[in-house]
Amino acid sequence: MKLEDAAETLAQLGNPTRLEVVRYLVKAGPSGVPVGSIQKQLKIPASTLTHHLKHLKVVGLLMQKREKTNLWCSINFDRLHEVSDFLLEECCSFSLRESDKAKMERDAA
Amino acid sequence: MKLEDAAETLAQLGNPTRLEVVRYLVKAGPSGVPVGSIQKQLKIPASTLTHHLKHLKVVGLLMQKREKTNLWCSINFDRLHEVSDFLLEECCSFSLRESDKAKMERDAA
DNA sequence: CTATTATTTCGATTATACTAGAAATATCTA
DNA sequence: TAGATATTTCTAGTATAATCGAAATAATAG
Repeated sequence: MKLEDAAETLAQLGNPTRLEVVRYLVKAGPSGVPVGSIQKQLKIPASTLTHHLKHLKVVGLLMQKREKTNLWCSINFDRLHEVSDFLLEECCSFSLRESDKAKMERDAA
Repeated sequence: MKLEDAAETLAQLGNPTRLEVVRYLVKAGPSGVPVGSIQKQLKIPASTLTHHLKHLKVVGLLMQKREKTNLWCSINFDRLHEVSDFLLEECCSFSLRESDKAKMERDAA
């Protein structure tokens, strides 16, 4: 992943409203939810939500599929992993995440 | 990690100049580098760099330590892991990252 | 104390992002 | 086609961020 793309994606994740949407979609899983459900659940004005969804779509974090009157939204999990991996690239030689430390301790015991 | 804090941290990582600085600091490792080295290597005007370092510090991504005239900067790896973990929280039940898939395939063989 | 090097503050410009109401459009159902 | 529901576009106000040169400050060495 190129630095510019990673930065742009992180910037989009860096808005509280959008991050809330992303978290909601992550919990919803691969099947996703309609725009209207997000709007009602998170109480985001429709026009504001559309605006943010467009941003998430541009950076490839959001996938959409029409079904009858509803537009179903789901997270692109691969994309999420990509950006997370970018952050931790070259970290591993210097630092271990907590879950890995715990695993090493279990393995050592 | 609270959503607001994660969003703020991600927003700071979402600026290309800052992300470049972060990547540079990650590669530099825990011992860090002086502000001036970052400035020369990445060719960022001093005042611009100071501005961005301040941002990174506010969200806890940057640690600084004075030594003689130099101010040494290093990345807070734990913080980086925290924000990465926030992104992937609740992802695991739906999706595996490529490296994990590869491991599973090795294990299965 | 003075000169040197390192870093920060100030100030100004310019650009971009967030928000949301009202109106418009799209898609379906009867 | 008419009516209902879902989503988007338009528009505009407000706020915040990025940039960097010049000047100021801090820290040290001689």
